[in-house]
Amino acid sequence: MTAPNRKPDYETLLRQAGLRITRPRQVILQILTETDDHPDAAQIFQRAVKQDAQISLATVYRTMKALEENGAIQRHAFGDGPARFEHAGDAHHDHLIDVDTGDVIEFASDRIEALQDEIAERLGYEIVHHRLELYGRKKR
Amino acid sequence: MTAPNRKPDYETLLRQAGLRITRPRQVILQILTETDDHPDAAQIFQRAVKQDAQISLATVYRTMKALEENGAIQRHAFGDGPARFEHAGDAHHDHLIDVDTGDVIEFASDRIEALQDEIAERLGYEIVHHRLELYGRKKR
DNA sequence: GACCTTATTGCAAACGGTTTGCATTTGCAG
DNA sequence: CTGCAAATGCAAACCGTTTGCAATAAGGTC
Ligand SMILES: [Mn+2]
Ligand SMILES: [Mn+2]
Ligand SMILES: [Zn+2]
Ligand SMILES: [Zn+2]
Repeated sequence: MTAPNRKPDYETLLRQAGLRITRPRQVILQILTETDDHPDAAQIFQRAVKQDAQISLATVYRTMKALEENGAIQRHAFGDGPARFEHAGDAHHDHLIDVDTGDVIEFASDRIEALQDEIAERLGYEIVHHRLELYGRKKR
Repeated sequence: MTAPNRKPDYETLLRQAGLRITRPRQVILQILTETDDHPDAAQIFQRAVKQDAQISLATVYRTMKALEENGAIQRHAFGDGPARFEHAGDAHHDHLIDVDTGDVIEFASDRIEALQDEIAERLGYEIVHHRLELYGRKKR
C-alpha cells in the first residue's frame, strides 16, 4: 500500500542529472515505476532479468545508488535484512512491518513527527532524518 | 549517557541459563558492566584484548549472541554501520544520533510510545518491538 | 548516418561485518 | 580428580554490497 502514485518521470530526472538512459536502466526504472511494495536489490534483479537476461546485479546496485543520490528513491534497512527501496516523492511516512509475513504497511502521524521535533529541540539538535519502524503481529 | 546503572549481575544470569562462566566471558561481561556507551563488537574486542590478549573476535560475537538471547543486552543497528550493544534492564528509551560526531543520546517519550500503540491498534496490529532513531545535527 | 568521447556495463574479485566447522581447551557436575 | 559437554581460537565461509577492469554503447557533433 503506497501513497497515491506520483508516476515520477525517472528518465527526465536522470537526463537532467547528466546520466544516460541505457537499456538496463530503462528496465529497472520501469520495474520501480510499476511496483507498489518495497523490494530489495535481489528482487529488482530477478524482475529485471525477465525483461533482459543479461542485466547484472551490480548494475541494479549502481542504478539504485544513482537514483538515491538524485533523490528519486529512498533506501530503507528494515530489521537486519538487505536494503529495500521505494520511490521517493510520495509524502513522508513510516513503516509497520509484520513480523510473521514480512509485509510492510505504511502510516503517517504528524503528532509523532511533531513530538520528534520537540525532543530534538529540547536536546539542542536539528533533525536531519529519522527512522521509525514498528514491528508487529496481526491481532486475531 | 545511560540511564541509572542497574549493575546487572550477568554472571548469575548466565549461570541460570546453563551457560559457563569462562575467562573470556568474565572479561567481556566486565567491559559491558562498566561501559556507558553503545560499543560495537570491534570496540568490545579491542577493550577485551587489553585484559586477555588471546580473546578472539568470534568469542565476542558468540558471547553477545548468548547475552542477547537471554535478554541481558540489546543489539542496535544505527545507520548502516556494525551492530552496537548496550545492557538491557534499563528502562526503554530511543536514540538520537549526532550525524557529525556519531554520539548517541538517549531519550524517552511516553507520548510517542502511546501514539505508536494507537497506530498499531488502528491497523489491527500488536507491537512486538520498534525502532525510533533520530539523526540530527547540533544547533549552534 | 558515421565518428568520437565518455559513461555505463558485465564479470569476477574484493569488501566488511558476522557466522561457522573443527580440533583443542576448559568449566564444572559427580 | 575424572569425564564429558560446552566453549574457545583459528581460519574459512558467509551474505549483501561495492569496485577494478576491459569491453560496450549512449548520445553529442559533424
Ligand atoms: Mn514506504
Ligand atoms: Mn541506549
Ligand atoms: Zn516519520
Ligand atoms: Zn521507543
